[in-house]
Amino acid sequence: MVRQPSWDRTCLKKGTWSPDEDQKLITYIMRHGIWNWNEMAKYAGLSRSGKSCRLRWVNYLRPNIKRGNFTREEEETIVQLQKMLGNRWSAIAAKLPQRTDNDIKNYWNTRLKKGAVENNSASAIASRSEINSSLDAGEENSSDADSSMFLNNLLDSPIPTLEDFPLPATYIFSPSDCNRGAVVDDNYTMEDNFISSEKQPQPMSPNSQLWLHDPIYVRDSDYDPVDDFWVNPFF
DNA sequence: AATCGCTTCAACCGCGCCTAC
DNA sequence: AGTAGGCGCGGTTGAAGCGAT
Repeated sequence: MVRQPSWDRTCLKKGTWSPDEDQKLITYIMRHGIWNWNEMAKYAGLSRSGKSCRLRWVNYLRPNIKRGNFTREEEETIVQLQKMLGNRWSAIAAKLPQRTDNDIKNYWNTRLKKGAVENNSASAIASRSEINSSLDAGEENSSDADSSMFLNNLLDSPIPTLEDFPLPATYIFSPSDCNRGAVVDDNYTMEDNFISSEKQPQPMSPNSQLWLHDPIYVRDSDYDPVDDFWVNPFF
């Protein structure tokens, strides 16, 4: 039932993504959006499973991903939310929309968890805050009360919308700059490494007006406007 | 310079949920 | 109602990087 089609299991590449593969996936999504990961992978010319493509996009290639060091506030948020929610990384990531759940999970497992187990989480924060504040003398230390207030504000705050993450009209995504977030790369065009649409079967028309106005994955029960942004960041 | 051990993090795996048929 | 396909989530793995010896 959960098993993938045999084609996926026998013919698909695994392991680290090459820059060329990144570029193919980005190019395809820029042109057609996200509609069916398994089919998209084939049409984009990728010998990857849909799951692999989705993971690569969500965790690495999508726009506005913040990478690099976590700030003290982010760290406090993660610790507090983990205390409240447990290992529900996607829920925690929802409050840090520029961080991926995988990033948060890794960060927790490799850095915060140790401190949280050894001491309690508050003292872990304090000790790490000292380190961070020594690195960033411009910020002041926060007390537990401040931390609690911050968390309450966070939980009460609305989830960001598209307008909170504006993209320039000339926004072009370059695989080589993925780690640094949004950039404009004049040398990169969407046509690079792209399979001609004439050669592709079109089980549906991703460029149709229907697609543009009716994004998939939107569920009535838990519709979140920020999802629109992540699904269709370029439209 | 070579080796070892530790850390980090990208990627995979398996499972469960949701939806369409 | 049952089944299949697709997606999302959390746990885990393994390669790469880096410092210590």
